[in-house]
Amino acid sequence: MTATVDTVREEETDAALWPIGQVAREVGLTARAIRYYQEYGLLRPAVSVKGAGRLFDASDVQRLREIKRLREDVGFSLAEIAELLDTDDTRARLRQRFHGTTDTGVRETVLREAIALAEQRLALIERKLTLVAAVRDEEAARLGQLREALAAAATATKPEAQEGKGTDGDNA
Amino acid sequence: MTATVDTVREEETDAALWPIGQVAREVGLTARAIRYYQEYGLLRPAVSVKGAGRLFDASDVQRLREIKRLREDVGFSLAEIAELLDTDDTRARLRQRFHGTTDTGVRETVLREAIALAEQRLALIERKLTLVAAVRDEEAARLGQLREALAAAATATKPEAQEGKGTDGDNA
DNA sequence: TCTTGACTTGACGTTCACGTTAAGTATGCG
DNA sequence: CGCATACTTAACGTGAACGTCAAGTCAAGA
Repeated sequence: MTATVDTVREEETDAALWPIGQVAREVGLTARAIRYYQEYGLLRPAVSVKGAGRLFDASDVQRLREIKRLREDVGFSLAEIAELLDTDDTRARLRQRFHGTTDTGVRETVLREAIALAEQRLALIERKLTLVAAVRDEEAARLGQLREALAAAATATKPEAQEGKGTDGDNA
Repeated sequence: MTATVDTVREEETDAALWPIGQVAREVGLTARAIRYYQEYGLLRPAVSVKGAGRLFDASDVQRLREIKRLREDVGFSLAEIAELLDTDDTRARLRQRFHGTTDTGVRETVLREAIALAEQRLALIERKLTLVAAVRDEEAARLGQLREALAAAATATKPEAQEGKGTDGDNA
């Protein structure tokens, strides 16, 4: 729905392309960061059409969203992300090989390679997930011990009065 | 003030205090990092006994292990960790109030405060966990789509041989 | 036309989380 | 006694991931 072009009226046949500022606002990154990602190689060098600056299409925006999540949510470094998001030319090669043929055999091969890459990515993320989950479990256990201690202290204080009120804490 | 100076004997079994280098090797951090954490306020300033340098006890080592996991595994910043690991004097106050009395009523109060802190920590970590899990699910979905595409290509190639295989991805 | 606004390419500045000397101090050992 | 070893503080250096400022380009609008 955000695909409507309101800045570039000249060439209406264009697939939707946006300048950097608009993209930045849309995905919640700064223009500087986006340029940096391009320098770094996370994003394709971008097409600079005449005086319009860099223009980004929907796939660029999608990729920027991925990058942002992997940075801010997961906490991967740009180097790790570079490994995770198979480099742009890798992606391009696969696409080209896929669309450059109608041979389903070739397409299968390409798909298998893409799947292998995706599996590696998934494995890395799941590794991270289990690490965080381990810390979570540890914290939960610690909390459980505290609650046990509280329960013990409570029964020591009022050993008879544990009818009406639950002596162990709430679960929130 | 936890331990008296006299515990700095030789290699007796008494030694509940270790110098920084030993601690560093044990937990897998550099001495510099540990000093930095002390400067930063994550760790108590440490007792420096005469020529023995800083000495660390078991609770310090434990705390360093926590810090390391929160940094390297979870990816929290030192600022976040500072919030997570309630400051050292907070912890000390709670301990002192707990052990400084035999009144179970006071102890209950202290425990409830400690539990509240632990719950906040747990909530933060679980927030992180859900973020990572979301990315994981996304990647898994992408992989599922690729597998569907592969299945489609396969059936296009050899339409008769699709007996044993389901076309949808798995749910991790 | 002149101005405004969004963009460009540098280039230097900044924060974080330490690494890396430098220079000094205390202890154990031959 | 000298030397090696492990520590100390103080200060400067570093890589990552940008922030920020300068100077210029370009197209649209009052």
